Amino acid sequence: MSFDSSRSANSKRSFSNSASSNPSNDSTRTKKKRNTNQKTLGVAWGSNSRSSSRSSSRKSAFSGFGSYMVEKNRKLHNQFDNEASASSFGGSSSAKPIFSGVSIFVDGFTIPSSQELRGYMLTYGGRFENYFSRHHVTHIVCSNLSNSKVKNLRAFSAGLPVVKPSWILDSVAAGRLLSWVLYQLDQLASNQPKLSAFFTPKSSKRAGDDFTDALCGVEGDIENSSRAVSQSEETHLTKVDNMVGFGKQTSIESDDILPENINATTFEEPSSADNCCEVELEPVIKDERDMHSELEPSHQGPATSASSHCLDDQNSKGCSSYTAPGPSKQCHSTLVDPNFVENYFKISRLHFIGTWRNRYRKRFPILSTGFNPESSDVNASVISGRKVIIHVDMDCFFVAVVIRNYPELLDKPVAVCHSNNSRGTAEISSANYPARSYGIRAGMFVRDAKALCPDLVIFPYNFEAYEEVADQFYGILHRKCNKVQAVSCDEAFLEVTVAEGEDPELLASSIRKEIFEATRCTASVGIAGNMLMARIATKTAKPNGQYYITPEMVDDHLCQLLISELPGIGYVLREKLKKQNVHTCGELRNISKDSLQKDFGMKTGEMLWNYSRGIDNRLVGVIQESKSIGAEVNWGVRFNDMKECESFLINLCKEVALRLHGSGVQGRTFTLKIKKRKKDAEEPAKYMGCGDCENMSHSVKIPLATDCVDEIQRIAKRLFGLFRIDVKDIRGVGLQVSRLEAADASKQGTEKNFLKSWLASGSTSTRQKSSHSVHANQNLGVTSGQAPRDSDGPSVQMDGSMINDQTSSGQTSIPPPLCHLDVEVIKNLPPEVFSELNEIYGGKLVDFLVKGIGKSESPSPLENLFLEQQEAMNKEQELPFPELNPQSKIPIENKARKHKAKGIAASDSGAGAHDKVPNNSSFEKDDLMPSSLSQVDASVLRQLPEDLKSDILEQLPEHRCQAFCSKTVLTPLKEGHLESSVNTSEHRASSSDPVLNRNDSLWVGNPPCWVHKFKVSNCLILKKLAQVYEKSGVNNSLSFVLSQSMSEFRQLDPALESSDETINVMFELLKQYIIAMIEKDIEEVYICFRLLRRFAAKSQFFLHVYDIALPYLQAAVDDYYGGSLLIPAS
DNA sequence: ATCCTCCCCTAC
DNA sequence: TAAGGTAGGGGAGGAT
Ligand SMILES: Nc1ccn([C@H]2C[C@H](O)[C@@H](COP(=O)(O)OP(=O)(O)OP(=O)(O)O)O2)c(=O)n1
Ligand SMILES: [Mg+2]
Ligand SMILES: [Mg+2]
Repeated sequence: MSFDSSRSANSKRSFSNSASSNPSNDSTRTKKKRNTNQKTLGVAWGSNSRSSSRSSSRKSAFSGFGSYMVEKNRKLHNQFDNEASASSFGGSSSAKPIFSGVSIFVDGFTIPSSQELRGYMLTYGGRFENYFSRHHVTHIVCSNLSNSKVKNLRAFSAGLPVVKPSWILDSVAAGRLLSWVLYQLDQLASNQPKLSAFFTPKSSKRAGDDFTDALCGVEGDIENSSRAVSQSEETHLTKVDNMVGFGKQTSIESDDILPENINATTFEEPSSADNCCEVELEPVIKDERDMHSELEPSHQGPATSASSHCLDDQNSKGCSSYTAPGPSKQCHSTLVDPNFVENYFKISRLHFIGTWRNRYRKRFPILSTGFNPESSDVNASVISGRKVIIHVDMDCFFVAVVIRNYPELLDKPVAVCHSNNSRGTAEISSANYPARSYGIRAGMFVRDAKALCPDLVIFPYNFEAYEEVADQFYGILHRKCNKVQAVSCDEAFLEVTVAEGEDPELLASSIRKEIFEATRCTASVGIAGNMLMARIATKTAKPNGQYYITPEMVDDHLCQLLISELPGIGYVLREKLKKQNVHTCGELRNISKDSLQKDFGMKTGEMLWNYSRGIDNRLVGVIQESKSIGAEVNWGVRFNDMKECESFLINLCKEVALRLHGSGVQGRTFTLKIKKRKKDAEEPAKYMGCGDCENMSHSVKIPLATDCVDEIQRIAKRLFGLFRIDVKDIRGVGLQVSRLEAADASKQGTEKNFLKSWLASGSTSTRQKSSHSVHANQNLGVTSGQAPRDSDGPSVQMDGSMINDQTSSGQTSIPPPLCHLDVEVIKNLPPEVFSELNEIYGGKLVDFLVKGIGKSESPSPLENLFLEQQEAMNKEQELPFPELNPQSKIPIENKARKHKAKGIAASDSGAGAHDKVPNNSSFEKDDLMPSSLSQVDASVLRQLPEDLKSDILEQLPEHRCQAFCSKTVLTPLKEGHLESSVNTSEHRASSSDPVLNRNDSLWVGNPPCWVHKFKVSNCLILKKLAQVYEKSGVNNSLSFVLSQSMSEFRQLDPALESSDETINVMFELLKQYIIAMIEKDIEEVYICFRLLRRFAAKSQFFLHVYDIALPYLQAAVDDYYGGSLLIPAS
């Protein structure tokens, strides 16, 4: 049944052949497009929370201030310092100064709020500037912006990095300052306004494109040009087409929280209403042009146009099916696009979800700085209640997000897919439940899906929206519970401890409710005693439900459950078990554990045995540090010659290096994976797919971890050289890095360049010679699987070209062999240069030196040479550059031990024993400590005395601490750490102001007091504000609440709302806000008043409020700054 | 036994 | 046309 074959388990079988021999697609207009020059490779990396169009441009507001700002800034600095020194919430001030030297200015609305970001900076040793100053600010933090804002910001930023808030979050999560490069705002990172590289070109504007453009401008990267279209023509096609214009969809999304304004009455209504909202908000954004074009109805062509997306411009030419001999022109292969790697990762859904998974796994668990003694939840849970696991998963996530504004489609079959071609092999990413009733599943080819259901409506991806919803999703989960383990961007486990009378279902429903209110997408929840059963319960709960499997229900529930429903049982295991006549868990239980372990291995056998009984001992939140980082591409990979292949490889290395850098780690083991078309494999069923392939891999272990792109490229090329393969057979390439270590700040300095030039100038001359011997010996070696045997085919010429390639291209970057180095010179290098050189030599230099010294004071040149050569020979295999030893595959550890045996080494690591190496004081520590938390028993650790515990943890590399930092929440609905801590600092800041200490301070508490009061108010507007605040999750700024409320207010009858009392209440709220914020964040106040002014144009209520609040504001501003604020009329 | 590496399998 | 990535778990089998 499953059509999704061709993937994973078996790339061999393809139920859906019918090869696309004839590309007779519907009239695809190949719009030409501009390539973005985006430097960052993986788009999902580093990109994060979007605030869409809410951000407003602020800078020009302070005309009146002038010189006051200087003094003001000075004052704020002092204040900040005081706070910083007095702070470190959580007591022990063990927070690492991650952001030392970093000083951020937050521009516009962000998620998380500027206050939260401020909290992070404060806690982790950074600075937070309330006002922009070129002298103090080092980074501008900003969410996505409108085009015009980008322009302003570009000038405004004065060349400073403009980064996304996730840079802060991820750095905190990683426990170190990550490179901001990956977090650059997309719009600023390149000349292109967006990386919506796929889909329509912005340059060629038609009416429809304007439409698209506007959206991109507002929201950022939104893929639009294709639109949802039902295959079933005519009948409701027009209808659907009308209402599913992508512009509407995305524009609404930028407004995001507007639950009930979607009345399904007509197709025009909701969209036009939303557009109005957008337009209203727009002036603050200052980008008129973009907006009104959006208002134009999208009279887009029907179905055919859905396929107009196209990645690169060149490829519009002929698309002959496959590699005919000669200059074959594949459409979207590596053949055509020199930036294939880069572009590919902007579009690949699997890349996105893979990357997001990682992000959410890492981001949150560490918000509190340490280990609060009272958080010994282990004991607490034993005493006060039972542990319950809650599994939350969004319903048909990708579909749900993109059809939020099309309630008419809720009961129609809808799927998300790159293509709407009903004969195409694009994969369905997600299908909603109506579609599933036709048998449509994720991973299916769209043609098969259409065959099952011709009426299927296809939407394109909206990765930004997924990201935004996922952020909201996790924001909510982390507020509800502080023991959260992310599974993917739409799915997580929570662990809670439930006291006697409590009902976890209440927590579950409150979570679901909040998720829906914040995202307008439904989530389902499974509850049970362990992760296994909770996840199984979710399946029952779906869609949009929840289900609690109590311990008594477990047996019954499992008994007739199909084994393929068990997580961990996929195609292969299911088939194997089927052969044993096992289909249900009940049947599985009849097999003894011994038998299972014999058939499937120890662990797998036990897993099967346990799972069939509902047993699962995994713990929530014990995810350890990441073990590997890699990148691979197995689609569209076609090479004609070595040059193309190498260029691809180089780009892949860049990508990997970037990811290493982005994660602040370096690696010691590099594995190159190649997919090679199988001997008699027919053309893949999937267009540009890899088809039936043989997987091959080679790996190399280097003694000293690296993240240097040049070095990685050298390594990769060398590894590639081990494959004897005709490049024309290559269908996929991947590079993986493992044995990760935290990048040492000391060694990623800029001195590297210095050394590089030294190397390049100094000693390249002798190199050539030795590289000859490399080829002579070159063969296999390292650790190779089937390498020597595979295909030994007649790839002679190409083989040679590779080798040549290596030697020639490596010329500048490959250092001379050790044996050509002069010991004395090396010895006398400045320490940092030595260290760097040593790194380039993969740590070998140290051995070289140690050996020489150990042998004799001044070895004779001859002796020296001998030793060196021997050394070189012994070590070749583990190093990236030296020749490979054909027969002996001596792992690096061997060698280390050998050294040790000679009494030279003290350390066990391959880099070994180098007391001489400068700046590696961390070495010994690292080596004495467990290399990773995975080797530490968490429960043991938790029970240690507090001081001992922190001692241990301090010894561990920072990025390994995460697993231990989560805590159990004793009762549901407690606030998370982040929020309380941020709030604390805020209170401290404002408590100096006597006015706020009044009993009825509206901004005290979390959520602030006013939320409670307003919630029960008779005034709809006040009530709305409270609701929006609650929905908005982590954000607690008034401007955010106001901007979010804007669309809501449209529905209220303006006349009804003005009672004197409510006006006064609102005024009081503003007044207190002004008092609290005027010093700290005048811009925030400014934004609020701009929004108010806009409201005032529509609403009597707000007009009154504005009228009385504005004088107050100006008085306060005058008081503080001696000027006045100019609040422009939108 | 315990450690490698080279895979395969699984999930999203 | 179409974007089949990513990372961890674990088994087989070889080297210690
Ligand atoms: N083969 C797959 C599986 C998933 N996804 C993406 C799209 C999904 O929306 C998202 C989440 O995966 P889920 O397994 O949670 O599936 P859905 O959320 O779509 O549906 P469900 O309601 O079953 O959770 O991941 C994908 O692109 N390709
Ligand atoms: Mg889901
Ligand atoms: Mg999921």
